Order: sequence, then C-alpha cells, then structure tokens
Amino acid sequence: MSSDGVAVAESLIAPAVEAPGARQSRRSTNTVTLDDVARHAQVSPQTVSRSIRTPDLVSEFTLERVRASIAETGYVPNLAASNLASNRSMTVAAIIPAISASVFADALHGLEEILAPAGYQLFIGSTSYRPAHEEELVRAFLGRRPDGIFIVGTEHSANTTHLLRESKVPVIEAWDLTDDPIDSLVGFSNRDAIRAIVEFAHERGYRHPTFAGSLQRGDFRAAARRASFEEAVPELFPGETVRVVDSGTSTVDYETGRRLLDETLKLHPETDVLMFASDVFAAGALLECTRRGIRVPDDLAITGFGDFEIGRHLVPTLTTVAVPNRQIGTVAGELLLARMNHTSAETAEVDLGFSVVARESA
Amino acid sequence: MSSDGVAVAESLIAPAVEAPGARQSRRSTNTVTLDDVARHAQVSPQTVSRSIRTPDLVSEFTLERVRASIAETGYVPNLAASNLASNRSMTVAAIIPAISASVFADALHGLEEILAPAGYQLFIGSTSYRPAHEEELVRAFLGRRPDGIFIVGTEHSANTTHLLRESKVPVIEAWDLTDDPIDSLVGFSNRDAIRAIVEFAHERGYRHPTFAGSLQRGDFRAAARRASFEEAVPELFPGETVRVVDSGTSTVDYETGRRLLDETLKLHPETDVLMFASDVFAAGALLECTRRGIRVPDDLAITGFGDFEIGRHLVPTLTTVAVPNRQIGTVAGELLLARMNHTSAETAEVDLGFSVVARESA
DNA sequence: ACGGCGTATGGCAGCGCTAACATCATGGTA
DNA sequence: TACCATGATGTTAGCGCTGCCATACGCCGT
Repeated sequence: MSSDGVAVAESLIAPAVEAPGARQSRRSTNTVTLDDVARHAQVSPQTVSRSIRTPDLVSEFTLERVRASIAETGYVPNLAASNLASNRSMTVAAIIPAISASVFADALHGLEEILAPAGYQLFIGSTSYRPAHEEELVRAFLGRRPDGIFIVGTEHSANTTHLLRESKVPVIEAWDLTDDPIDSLVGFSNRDAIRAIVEFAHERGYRHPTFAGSLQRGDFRAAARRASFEEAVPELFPGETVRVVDSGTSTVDYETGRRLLDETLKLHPETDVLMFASDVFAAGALLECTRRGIRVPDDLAITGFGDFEIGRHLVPTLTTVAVPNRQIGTVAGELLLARMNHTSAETAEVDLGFSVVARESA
Repeated sequence: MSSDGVAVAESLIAPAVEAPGARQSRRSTNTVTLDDVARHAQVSPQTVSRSIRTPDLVSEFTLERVRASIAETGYVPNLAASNLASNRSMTVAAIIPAISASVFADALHGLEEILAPAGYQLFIGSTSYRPAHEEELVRAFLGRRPDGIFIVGTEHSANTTHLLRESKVPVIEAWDLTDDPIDSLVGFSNRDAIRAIVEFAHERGYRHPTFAGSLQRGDFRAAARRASFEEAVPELFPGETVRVVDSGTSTVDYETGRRLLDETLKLHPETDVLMFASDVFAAGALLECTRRGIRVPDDLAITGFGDFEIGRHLVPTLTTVAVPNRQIGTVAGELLLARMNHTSAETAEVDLGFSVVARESA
C-alpha cells in the first residue's frame, strides 16, 4: 500500500516522528466519540456538542445532519469527559441510613421525581447507621463532584461536617431539625413528634406509658425520640416511673416488635399504653397480641411512629404519628434545584411538621 | 495599578501574547488538585496518583509525605478525571422497577454488600415499570460508562437490548430466566414457582383456586405468573373454570390486596383458595378477613408470593413462595466482579430456584 | 459605501487525571 | 568489571469533552 510506504519513508528521514502504533493507544475499544460524529456529519466537534447541549444555537439544517449522524454512529456521550470539561456532573448524591427502610425510599422517590425531569441523576449510598461509613461515603461521593448532596440526619462526625462544608456543594440535611445546619435543612422535630403522641396518650387517660424501640448506635433520630419520651413523661405523668424497653442493636423488623412486646410484658406488666419508635415494631407487637388474645386497646393500648400503610389495615388500626417522608424528598429536590441553577443562593430551613393520627389501637 | 500598566504595554507590543488573565481560567473555584498535592509533597503528580491507587509501588518514606500532604491540603480526588484517563469508572449501574419495592431493595443490598468492598459504587435508577423510561435510563447510565450493569427483568425494548449489547459492558439480567439473555442471568423461574404453589394447593385438596394480582403494564414478571396460573389450572383441575381477578394498574400495596379480596368474594364466591401474586396483597386480604370474621383457612385459604417478613407474623401465618431476593444481588455482584476484574470472561446463567413455604393460611 | 450588529460555526486550549514509557539508582550475578 | 534485573520516580501525551474566543456571513441603518 502506498500510504504505508510514505509513512516508512518519513520515519527514516525523521526518526523522532512516531511510527504509527509505536505508542499504544489508550482509547477504549470501539467507542464512538464526539469527533467521530463530527467527521460523519462534516461539522466541527464543537457544533456537535452544541447540537446536544444547546440546540437553539444551531441551525435547523445542521441540527438535522448531526442528529442523523448520532443515530447512525450509535454515539453515547461520555459524561465523565463532559463533567470534567464543564465542571458540572448533573448528579446529586443521596446518603441514607438504609435503602430498604421504606421511609427513606419514599423520600428518594420524591427527590427523584423532582430532579430527574431537570436532567439530574441520583447517586445513592447507604451508611447502615455507621458514622464511619458515612464519612467514607461522603468522601467517595465528593470525588464524583455532585452538584448537590442530600443527606439524612443532622449529626455527623466532625470530619464529615468539615468535608461537606469545604466542598462548596449545596447540601440538604433531612429528617430532623438543628440549630446549626451545614447548609440547608428539611425535616420535622422528632422531639416534638414524640412529645405530641405522649400528650395524646395522656389526654386519652392512659396512666402507665412505656416506650419501646431499638437504640442502634448511629441512629440519632431514634435516640432523640427516646430522649424526648424520657423528658415528657415526668412532666405529664408526675411521679410515674419512666419505662423504656430497648432491643439494643436489633434491626427494625416485625420480629423485634414482637420481642419488645414480650419484654415489656415481663418487665413492666403495669403498662397500659406501649409506645413504639416505629410502626414496624408496633405492627409486629399488634399481630402478636392478636395471636395471644391480648385485647388492644382494652388490655393494652399501642402506638407507632411513621404512619406506614400497614397501620391502616391492622386489626385494630394503629394510632401513630404521620411524618412527611415523601415531601421531605420533593422539598429537598426543589431547594437543590434552585441552588444548582443559581436561581437562589439562599439556604433554607424548612420544618414540615407532623401529625398525630388517632385510630383504634389507642 | 502597575501590573495593569504592564499588561497594557505588553498587549500593545505583542497583542498575540496573552496578558495574564486575558483568558479566563476554567478551573473550578478553590479546588485542590493532584498537582497541588504533588507540589506540596515535592514529588511528581504521578507519584501522588500511585500513592493513592497502588501504594505498594511507592516507598514508605514518600508515601508518608504524600499522605500528609493530602491531609493538609484536604485533597479529594476528582473521579471524573480519573475515569476519563483510566477508562474505568468504578461504578455499577442498577436498573430496577421501583426503589420502594422491598424485594428489589433486598437485592440491591446484596449487590452493594459484594461490590462496595471492591471499591465499586452503585448507581441506582428506577423505571417505574415503564419500558420507555427504562430505555432513557439505560442511555443516561451508559453515558457514565459503568463497569457493569445490573438490570431487573429479561424483557426490554429492542433499543434497550441493542444499546446494552453494543455497550460491551458486562450486563446481568435478574429475576427471571430466558433462553436469550443479553449477557448473564441470575434469577428463578416465575413460571415454575407459580406452578409449584398451584400444585401445593391441589395436593392440599383445594378444588376452586382463584388467582389475584395487578397487571401493571411493563411488569412482565407479574404477567408471567398469571400466565403460569392459567396454564397450570386446566392441567391440575380438569373442568374447573380458570378464575383470575385483576386490579389493573394499581400499585402493589395492602389496600389493593383488600380490594382484590372484595372482588373475588363478589365475582367468585365458590373460591376455596385465593392465590395472590404478592405477599403484600395476601397480607392486605388476610387482615381484611380478620376484620370481617372470615376464617382463614377454613372459610377461605390464602397464599402469597415472595416470603416477606410480615407473612411469618400474620395471624394465621402466610403460606407463600420464598424467592432468593438477597441472593440474586450477591450472586450478581460476584459475577460482575469476576467479569470486571477480568478474572473470568464467561457469561453465566444462574437459576437460584425457589421454595414453597407451607404455613397456616393454606 | 460603511461600520455595527446578530447568528452560525470553527479553532484552541485545557479540565484533572493516568497509561505508557523513560530514567535513574541499586544490588546481585556472571 | 560489566551486565542486567529490580524498584522508585519522573516525563510525556493523551482520555473526550466544553469554555472562551475568533471568524465568517448576512442584514440593517445611516
């Protein structure tokens, strides 16, 4: 082939000039790039880029050709390169304690509902309630340069807080309130919510409340709820013992609820209203009551926390506290969008409140 | 200011030479880069890179200094740049129908459990059972150049299949079996599973089975389960009408289960075993039976699908089909790891099976 | 006829990192 | 002593894309 001949001749004359293939290419195999599309459409790479990102600036005629070329070549833009060049990743990082906990799944759903139409993608990581893991996760996620961060909780390690503050990325802390947020805040007061349901129990005439939950290390919201109970009881029930049953680090499931009921009956048989830190526990306990023939609420009243769907279907239906899971996600999404579009530079602290849902079980 | 004066003079003499700051920097504000760390530690950038990625190749002495510099400068690696240069993103994309569905959350948990220790991060997207959305999601995710893809289901649009095939990325389809996978496959036969529980009902002596589920468009696994029921009944119950109650596009929740029970009692009062497409429906129906005083299984037997935790706590406990949710995730994770490390180039088709769990409700 | 303006496109450089290769000091071996 | 294998570090040249600016062209008003 004549072209080969030319190349060889050249390399004899000027050995400094690389022979084709002397240095191995670093390109990934078979990947269509923006340049390929540009060549195919006979326009500059810049025009292809514009056709994708700001089609308004490209003439109808050119746009047609570029689109056809993209389709024909099967081009898929490399967002890592785009991210690097434009310094925007079009991603939002979401850090939650557990994927399988439905409350957080609801919030993520709300978050995605707002962000996806604006072209943002969600990076999800779960900490399993371990602060050390949270820090690791924050570090790893920051490496991907998200345009926004959604994180459950207001209590983080000093390092985590520092990392987030220094990152200059809009951060939304969710699910609780605090006086000193990293940036913005969307949630409700776990403390007030528990207080409200203790007051409810008091008004209904119950006299011997017991609180039951798991005190997983790292679950600061659960801890806040327990503390709030311990604070409210002496005020509302003067002279009454403050009874708390704790399953330790157990997972949040129906089985744990059952065990918590068991322990309560053994340790505090005088209990007339058993207040759970989660509807899941309450449901497990309620079903166990059905099995054992304990009449709810006559023998023992039960309350939950979270207003999960099952509460409306249990027999008897469950008295609980409704919490705006989904709304936490949508509000957070809207706040983030405003910040990321530079529509607003303001941080916000949104208290979405809660409500006591009185049903049959108490 | 004198520096301004100099700049002007220079531009008069040699306008082609850029005055400092004439072209605006594109760097993101205040970001510490690998070069900054290198300068701080007085080593080359490459050595810093090695210190992070392959510390074995760096001397103890240098490593110490680099680590100190990283800490002091607060350096956070830019993974977009790393990704671009190395052609590895260290991410796996997971595409599931719904985040809030616990079965998929379990699988994701399993997947993460395997991938996270190996340094891979999970990108999660939900399709809401819409094939068009699935395609969009696949396209967007491919743009991030994941090293592996986990996708629920074996039925995809032609475009989706084509995109995934052409991407050359290891793909695992999950939750069902097929003769023609895109790449690898981890799941169980929804068809056989339903058949097994119909056989179970037959052996237990039930004579008038009815199937109840929602037939959401896009949920091919639900459709397969229904079809399997329609296939099994004529064989096992010759002469018996094939009764199917369908809630249309309702969401999978307890309320729908209740409505399905309602409809069944109206349309097919002869039913002696009601077989649900999900434990969630079964639980909703079972609770409604309790409320109405319908005795289970004496007046009506009930079966579910999925072996959710609640089934073990309902009164009566729920007969169902156990399905290896978590294991689907872990096995998929292991297969992906092997492919991504180039330990194995082989595709695999893994049938994890299922098992009928006989409890009190049937 | 001319400069000024808006629209469409192209050229250049660089985002922050790493693969590939080059270099340089060791130490052991023939 | 010359030689090469080994380990530690440096140099070069991109990865694929977009920000910024330059350029080309037609249109308008004066």
